[in-house]
Amino acid sequence: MHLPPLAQQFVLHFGEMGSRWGINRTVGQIYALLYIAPRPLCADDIVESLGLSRSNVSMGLRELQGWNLVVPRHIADDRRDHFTTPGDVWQILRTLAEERKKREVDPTLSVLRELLMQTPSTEDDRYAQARMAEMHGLIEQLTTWYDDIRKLDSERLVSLLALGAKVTKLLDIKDKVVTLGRGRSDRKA
Amino acid sequence: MHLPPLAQQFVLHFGEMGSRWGINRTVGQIYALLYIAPRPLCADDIVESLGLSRSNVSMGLRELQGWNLVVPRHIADDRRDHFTTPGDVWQILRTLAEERKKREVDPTLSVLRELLMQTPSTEDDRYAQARMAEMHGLIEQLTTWYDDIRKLDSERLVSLLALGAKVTKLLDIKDKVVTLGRGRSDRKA
DNA sequence: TTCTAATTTCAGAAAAGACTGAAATTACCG
DNA sequence: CGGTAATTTCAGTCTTTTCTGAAATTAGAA
Repeated sequence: MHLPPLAQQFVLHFGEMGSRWGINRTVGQIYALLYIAPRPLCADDIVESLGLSRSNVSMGLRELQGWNLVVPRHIADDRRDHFTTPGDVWQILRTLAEERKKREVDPTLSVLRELLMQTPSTEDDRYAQARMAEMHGLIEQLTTWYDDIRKLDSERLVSLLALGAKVTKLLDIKDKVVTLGRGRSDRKA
Repeated sequence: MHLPPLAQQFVLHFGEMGSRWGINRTVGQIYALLYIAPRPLCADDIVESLGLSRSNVSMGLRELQGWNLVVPRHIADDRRDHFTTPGDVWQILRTLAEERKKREVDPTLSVLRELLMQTPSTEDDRYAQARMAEMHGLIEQLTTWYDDIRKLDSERLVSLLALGAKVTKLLDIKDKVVTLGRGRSDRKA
C-alpha cells in the first residue's frame, strides 16, 4: 500500500473498523479510499493503492454499489469504469441509515408481524408474544419517526439536530400557545 | 432445540440476524431466549433450550453482559447464576445505542481528531484532510445531538418521536412567538 | 479444611468468510 | 464480424471466527 500518510492512516482505520460495521476489511478500505480521493478512481487505481487482487476489488466495488455508497462515474476518453462516493456527507448519512434499516431492522419487523398474527399454544408462548409485541411497538415508533425525518432537507435536519433535547421545551411553548389560543384548561389532554 | 413454536421462531430469527448486527448466531439466540423468557434462566436452561455447548453459553453470556444487555439475577436457594434482559424496551434501546456508539463511532471520532491535527504533506493529503473534516463535523453534530437526547426520560422521548418532522413546524412557531415578543424584523438572525 | 457443584479457560476442531488467479464473459473498437 | 481491453465469475485456498470438550478454577456447603 503506497499512499500519502494521512490517507493511509484513514484507510487502515476504516479497514479495521470494517468488521464492526458489518462489512469486511477490504470493503472498508475501498470505501475510505474513494471517500478521500480528489477524483474518481478506476479499479486498477484501487488495486495499486491498496495492494488487493483485481477480483477482490471488483467484488468490493459491487458490494459498495449495492449499498449505494459508491457510484460509477464515467471519465471522458477512458474505457475503464471509474467510481466515487457521493460528496455530500449528509446524503451519505441518509443512504447509510436507509440501507442499514433495510438490512438490520426491516426483516425483524416483518418477522415480528408474522409472529404476532399466530395464536400462542402454551402459556410461555403467550408471554413471549407479549414481549414481541413490546419490541414491535418500539420498532414501529422508531421507523415511523424515521420515515418522517428522512424527508427533511439537510438544512432542516441540521437545525433539528442542533435543537436536540430543547425540543421538549418547544413542546411546552406549543402547549402554552395552544392553550392561550383556546382560552384555557385543556393542557395535557 | 425444543421450545414452544413462537419462541422457537423468534430465537431462530435472532440467530440469523446476529451476523448483520455484529454479534454471532449463538449470542443472538441466547439474547432472544432471555428476552422472551418469563423468568431468569440459568446457563443449563439455555444449553437445554438451544442445544449449545456449556462453554459456548458461558462465552455468549459474557459477551451479552459486556454489552449490558443481560444482567445476572440471583434466585433464592439456587447456587447457579441466573440471567435476564432488563425488561423495559426503551431502556434496552438506550443501552443498545450507547454500546453501539462506543464500539462503532467513538473510535472513528478519535482517529479523525488525531488525523486532523496532523499537517498534510501532499496536495492529495490536503484534500483528504478536508474530507475528513467534513466527516468529523457530521459525527460531532450527531453525537452532540445524541448526548442531549439520551438524557430524556422515556415519556419525553416517546413524545419527541411522535412529533417527528413536525418539529420543524414548531420551530416556525417559536420563530413567530419570539418575533412577536420582540416587536418584529429580526427573524432568521 | 475438604468435597462438590458451578463456571471459566483454552487448545484444537469445525464452520464461515475472505481472497486469489485462471477462465469466462462482456463491452467496445476498427 | 474479429480482436482486444476491461470486468466478472468461481473453484479452490487461505484466514478468521466460532464452537467444543477436557481440564482448571472458583465458590459454596458441610
